[in-house]
Amino acid sequence: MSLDFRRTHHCGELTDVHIDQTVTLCGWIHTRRDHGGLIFVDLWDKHGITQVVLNPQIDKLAHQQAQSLRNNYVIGVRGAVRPRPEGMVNTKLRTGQIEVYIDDLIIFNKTKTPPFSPWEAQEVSEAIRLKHRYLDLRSDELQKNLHQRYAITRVVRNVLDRQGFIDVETPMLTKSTPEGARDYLVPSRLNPMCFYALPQSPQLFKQILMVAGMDRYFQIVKCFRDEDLRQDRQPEFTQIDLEMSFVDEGQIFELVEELISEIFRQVVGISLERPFPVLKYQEAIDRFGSDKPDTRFGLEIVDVADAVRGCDFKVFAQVLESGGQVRALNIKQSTETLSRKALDDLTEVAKTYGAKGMAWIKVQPNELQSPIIKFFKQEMLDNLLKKTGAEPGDTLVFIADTPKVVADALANIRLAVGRKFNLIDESKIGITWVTEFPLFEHDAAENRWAAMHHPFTAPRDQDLDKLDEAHAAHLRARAYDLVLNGNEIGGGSIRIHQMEVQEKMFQLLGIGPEEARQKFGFLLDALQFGAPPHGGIAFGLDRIAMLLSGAASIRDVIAFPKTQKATCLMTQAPSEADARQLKELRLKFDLS
RNA sequence: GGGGUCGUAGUUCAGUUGGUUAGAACGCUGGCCUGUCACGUCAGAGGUCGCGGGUUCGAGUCCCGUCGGCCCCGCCA
Repeated sequence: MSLDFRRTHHCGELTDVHIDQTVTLCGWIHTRRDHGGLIFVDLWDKHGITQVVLNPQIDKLAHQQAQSLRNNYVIGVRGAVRPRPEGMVNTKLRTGQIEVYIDDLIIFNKTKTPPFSPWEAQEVSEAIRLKHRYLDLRSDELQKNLHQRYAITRVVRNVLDRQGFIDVETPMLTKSTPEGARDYLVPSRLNPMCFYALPQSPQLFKQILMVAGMDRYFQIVKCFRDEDLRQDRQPEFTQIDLEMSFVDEGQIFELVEELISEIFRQVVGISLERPFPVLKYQEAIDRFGSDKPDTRFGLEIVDVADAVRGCDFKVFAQVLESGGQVRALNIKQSTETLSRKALDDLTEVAKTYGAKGMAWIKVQPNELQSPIIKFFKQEMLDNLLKKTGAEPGDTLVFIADTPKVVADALANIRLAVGRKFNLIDESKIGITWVTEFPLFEHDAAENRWAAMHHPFTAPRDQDLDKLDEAHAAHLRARAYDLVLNGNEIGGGSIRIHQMEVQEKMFQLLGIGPEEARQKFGFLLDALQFGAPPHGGIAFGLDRIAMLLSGAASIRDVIAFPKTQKATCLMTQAPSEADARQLKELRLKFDLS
């Protein structure tokens, strides 16, 4: 680039204090307005927009050149900063008090007509925007999101550095592990028939770094999981990962609360109340039906089993007989607004999560209106109203099923109602810890126990001697999640630091000694060579960035995200490998 | 693996009960224009109606299949 056009300022900073200075600006043409005799160009860079003026009376040649300029051209301009004439100040621009009279101009690059302009108000389909991501990334929204994402990681590095953490990189080419998500596999040319796996998280390495005496480790690191995508899930995503030695939950909470509070304070100017509230897992499930409850509104779940036990409504009776639950939500003052259609919609929500149906009672001023009312004795109904605190105008909705279905269905009905009736105060921050997770969950399909968090999570001390099949259902883990506005933004645990415990854990998970040795030998070895007590947590950076920026999708805070089919529309990845590569890797396809 | 939804000009959309030459806005190209900032104004170009098959005298429209985007269930320790 010609030194003549080395920038003196960027496009967002010139104000009346710069008047009469000669400046050089570079950027993209945001808008060109050609008045024939006079040409205005709004020059854009990521800092802002400056209006430059090409006037043949100032410089005939520059004005002539400017006639060939088009939107999105990349140019450099030089000229004098002048105040705008009386009445011509543009209050919408930070630089609106001034304009630059150009006497020299260079076109660095022309452009094909772009499929869309990053600055036009019209919404463009995401597929087109993803294909031309470099254009979309020029938009105000994505610029803001990526800058804000960087602001978050900067705070993380500063806070953790201050707290004595060091950033240690861990391998991307590593070992496939059983359990958890599907791995992305990478074939090894030097070791035919062998594969690396991309890390689902640096979990084991960070534990081993604790054995290595690193004391406090963190990393902002890519993780890979070959599972189906969602609005808040990408196959490669970024964790803020950290681990500490010689700590318990309390110390980790304290550190994390400082970290999260600093992020909120510095990035969005919100100060959070500390300490953060703590919900036990079971309480979260009972009250909200979810282990990631949105605590910004009430509408809590009520157990009505006692009130309806013995009723003639077969659905309820049978569910209770077979050990299930009957639970309800009281939707306050909704008999008018909750139409038949709206109730049907809520029933559909319930069915999505496995419920067979949804019963309801509208509490009208002088009567109860419901298809199921006839199955209940008056005493039961009185009890029901009392338990749910129902008053005239309220609607009760019921789900009767297994505990899991009841929780899932009511949790999602609750969210749907919360949105429908605007019960969610968007100005609030609903942040909470969820603790005391079950250690195991039962995998019905394979009829075995699986680790709810991961197999390296420590049981509570009082459960250490109960690590067997008989107790498995009741054991609880020293695990914790951090939940923000109904989203899980982080999770972690105190880890097992003794080999005997880890071996028992594997055994209960159905991982035999041989398999454990083969898959996790290195961890078991490390645990025998002086592993300190340790624990940590990992946060979903993308999710945090999404929530803080108000983005609709995790894709909007990732520079080059993938589609729901895990492809990149810009690079066309993944794509077929050529025959030579496959031969070197000794790979052949079985297309049967 | 399953459910939903969308696909028409570069872009965003409209397109009636299946009917003859598929429209609008923005963008683009050219002309005019010295105070615009979503400049204005006049003119113009621009279509594999995602793709394939079927029904029909006739398909953007109906049917089947398929590809792709998005949302959801399952899955995601």
